Amino acid sequence: MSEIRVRFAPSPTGYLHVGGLRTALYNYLFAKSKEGKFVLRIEDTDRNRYVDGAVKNLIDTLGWCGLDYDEGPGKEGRYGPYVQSERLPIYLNSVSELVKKKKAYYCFCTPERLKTLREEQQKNNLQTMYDKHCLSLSSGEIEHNLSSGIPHVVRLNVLPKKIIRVDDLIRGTVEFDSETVDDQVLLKSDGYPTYHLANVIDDHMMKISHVIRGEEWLSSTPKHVLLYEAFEWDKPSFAHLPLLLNPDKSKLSKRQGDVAVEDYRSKGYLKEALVNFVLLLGWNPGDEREFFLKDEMIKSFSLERVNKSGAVFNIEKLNWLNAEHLRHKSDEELLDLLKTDENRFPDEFLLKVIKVMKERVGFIHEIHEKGSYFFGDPSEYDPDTVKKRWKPDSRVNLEKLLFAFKLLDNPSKEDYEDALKRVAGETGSGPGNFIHPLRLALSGIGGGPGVYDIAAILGKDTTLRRIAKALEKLP
RNA sequence: GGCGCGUUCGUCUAGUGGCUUAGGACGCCGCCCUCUCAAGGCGGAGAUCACGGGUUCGAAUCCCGUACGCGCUACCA
Repeated sequence: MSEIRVRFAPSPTGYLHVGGLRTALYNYLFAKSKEGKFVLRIEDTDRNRYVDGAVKNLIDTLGWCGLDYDEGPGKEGRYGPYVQSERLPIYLNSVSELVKKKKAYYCFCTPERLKTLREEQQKNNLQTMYDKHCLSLSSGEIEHNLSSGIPHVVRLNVLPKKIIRVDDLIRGTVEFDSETVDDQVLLKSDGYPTYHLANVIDDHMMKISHVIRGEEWLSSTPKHVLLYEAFEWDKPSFAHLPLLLNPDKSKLSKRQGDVAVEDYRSKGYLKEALVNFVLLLGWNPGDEREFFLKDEMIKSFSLERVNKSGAVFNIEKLNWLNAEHLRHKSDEELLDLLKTDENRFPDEFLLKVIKVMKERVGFIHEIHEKGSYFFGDPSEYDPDTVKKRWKPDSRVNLEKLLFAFKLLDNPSKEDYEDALKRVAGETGSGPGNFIHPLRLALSGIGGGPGVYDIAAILGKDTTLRRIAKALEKLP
């Protein structure tokens, strides 16, 4: 069996869409699971939509996600170049071959004529299709038009009354009547190929074995099939992936939330979580696993288990997965991620904070928000907690703790606990009457890690200072 | 309008003719654990399997039709 080669072929319109990430992921996993190659190809044949810096951004983002390609821009292999705008001569050659074979023809129709034609067809409730007007041009007329420099395109000549079969790995055999397939433009008047042409030529020349792409391409696959046949090339296998949807089930769009991978990245989502989440949108392992790391994904993935129907991008589950991946990471890994957020505390201290905070947050940056008291004295005391926990005896209890803690020498978490329990025992009231006021004094809020942990991490000086401060500020 | 694809709890999904009183996960609710908040454990609510016809002893699962949703219908990808 020949080598498995797949490609991810985005057009550089600015950013990596999460739907694109999923397409890239499935391609990547399919390749890796079959010991094949994952190719990145840039489809920049639309000069009007070109966005500067988009290619670099795409490559960076893909890299951040951990989807490294085997061949592509900056990683030239045997079948480059991998940017379509650098392959123009190839397309031109292929097109003239097609014209020679009469599989394609020149068309000199003006945009105005095409527009009128389309409007006419719409008015009469007909299919909007090109009427093959230029197919009947004599070779003399064509020569004349060409030499006079009249703008022209090249169109695919679709023969009528044919059934075109597309074998799709996910959807089975899909049939199209050639009468419903338009004479697609292959080469635009600016000399650039359309997607349909470039995609077929490149997939063939780059020896792509499986075309795995979004469902929006299924309808134009018959055109591609016709092209493979016109060139007399073997067809790759096709697999059309279901779409990603907005909560209202329309195609995932910018209007209803974030669609760019970099949006999620900047919001603090872990790449592992995003990738894991997107994996599950349209695929499942057949058992009940949901938490996946890359190696496990590669081992488990198969195209056979990809769904047919669209999936709503549901942020709640992504949040849960983010927390799962967060807890799965070691304290040291988390430290690296936390330190990028300009935190100037010593590693040893941060590690302690991470240890007690990591199962209480959904995002790394929440360590700063929910654990702000680790990085500075509380500026205020949460009114609800004060109301609930600051009882008539709290003041005197805190005073006793302050006195007892002062006597401790370089106290550990256990030392604080022993001291508190001893004082509570002597006072004859439950430890809770000491614990809650102490927590309020140290953190300013009602929740968080165990108080003894907080006190030990903060250290004796800070602990004493905050108790004294609370005694000063609370009634 | 034409062509194509799809339709199981709110969401992601399991299910490929009897094992299904349709299973799991997220979210939601409750209980347990507990100094609090989380995490974790346990439990609960939540799907007439879009609808209507068939086929069959038996259908979420096979067939036909309808509805709805989505995609394509560009010299965009």
